[in-house]
Amino acid sequence: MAHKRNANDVAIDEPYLQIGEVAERTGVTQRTLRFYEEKGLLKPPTRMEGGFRLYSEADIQRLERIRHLKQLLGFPLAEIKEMVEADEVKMQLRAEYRPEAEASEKRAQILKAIEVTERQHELICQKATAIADMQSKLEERLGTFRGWLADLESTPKTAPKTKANV
Amino acid sequence: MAHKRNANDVAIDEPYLQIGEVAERTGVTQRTLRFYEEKGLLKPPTRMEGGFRLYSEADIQRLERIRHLKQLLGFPLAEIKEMVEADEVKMQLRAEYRPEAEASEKRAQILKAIEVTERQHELICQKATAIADMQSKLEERLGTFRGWLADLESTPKTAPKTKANV
DNA sequence: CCTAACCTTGACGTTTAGGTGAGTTTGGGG
DNA sequence: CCCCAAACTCACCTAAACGTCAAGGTTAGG
Repeated sequence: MAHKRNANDVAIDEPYLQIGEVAERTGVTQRTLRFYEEKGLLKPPTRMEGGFRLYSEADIQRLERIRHLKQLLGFPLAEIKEMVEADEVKMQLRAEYRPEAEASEKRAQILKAIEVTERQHELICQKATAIADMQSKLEERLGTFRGWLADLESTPKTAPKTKANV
Repeated sequence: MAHKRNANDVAIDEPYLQIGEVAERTGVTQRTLRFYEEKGLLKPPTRMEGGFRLYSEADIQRLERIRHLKQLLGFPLAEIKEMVEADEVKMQLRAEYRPEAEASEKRAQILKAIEVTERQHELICQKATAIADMQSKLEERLGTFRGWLADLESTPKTAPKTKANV
């Protein structure tokens, strides 16, 4: 039998990666990958006959979205999961858009997708304004400090002792 | 003796709050307040003779800055602590700016403050661009979905048995 | 002075997000 | 066919960030 990597009916030379490669490539540990799978954040990847995990490009992209969201929003994994799942729904919609199925059903699906997306969007917007706020505050502060510094540098009495300049 | 709330030398009618009131008012638990104090995030507040904590307005503001940073950045408390401490240093600088002390020493302090602020600023900027990125992506998606929806709405309605469109 | 409501300090429990082996299988080059 | 690196599955451990009693001390109103 074929003892080349082959998950039942997966084309043998598709770029599937084993867990170690994925870990190395994405910077997460193998434990994290298994953990995310266990928690439902990553869907169970295909396996070789022996049970070795085989990750597809899509799996890796999903992982990277997770990492991105996590580090960006700092939410617990449970919420990240919801967001990624919502994303997945949208992807799915996108994929099966072409076929002209029941129009009303599709309408409902799209409405759902819009609703979900809007929720995410609003959340992000809040974050964005809060961040922008803080950003401008910091900039203002920097301006103040630089102003003070300029004051100090420009006052003639920079050297009360015998030092003219530095 | 006075059995009115009075922390040694604190004016009796300054708006000092007990831990329960602070908790209620800010939405954090008493445990969290004590925990933050223990961790050095909040400096030990004044106490009544009996040992009851009395929080000043400044304490509460500091707490709220902590909450804000935490929920905004999602960093571990240790890092939040550093940021808040840095903030505190800046505040201090700001307060004692007036007195014309050693110019060179002040220069050094201001430089320090600028450095710290710049680090924070850069960090925030990174977050900001990442968030903006995600924001625009979501908006694009929303646009796409709304477009599809419009397509559906405008097609010869409710008679899609045979494909009349596309 | 009494008492209900509030606070204090422990100390132990919980959840989240993984880390760290141990012992066992699997993969595939030689 | 053999072998070692790489994976697999438990199982237990940790650190962070609180939650939750328990046993007692404090405050202030009556």
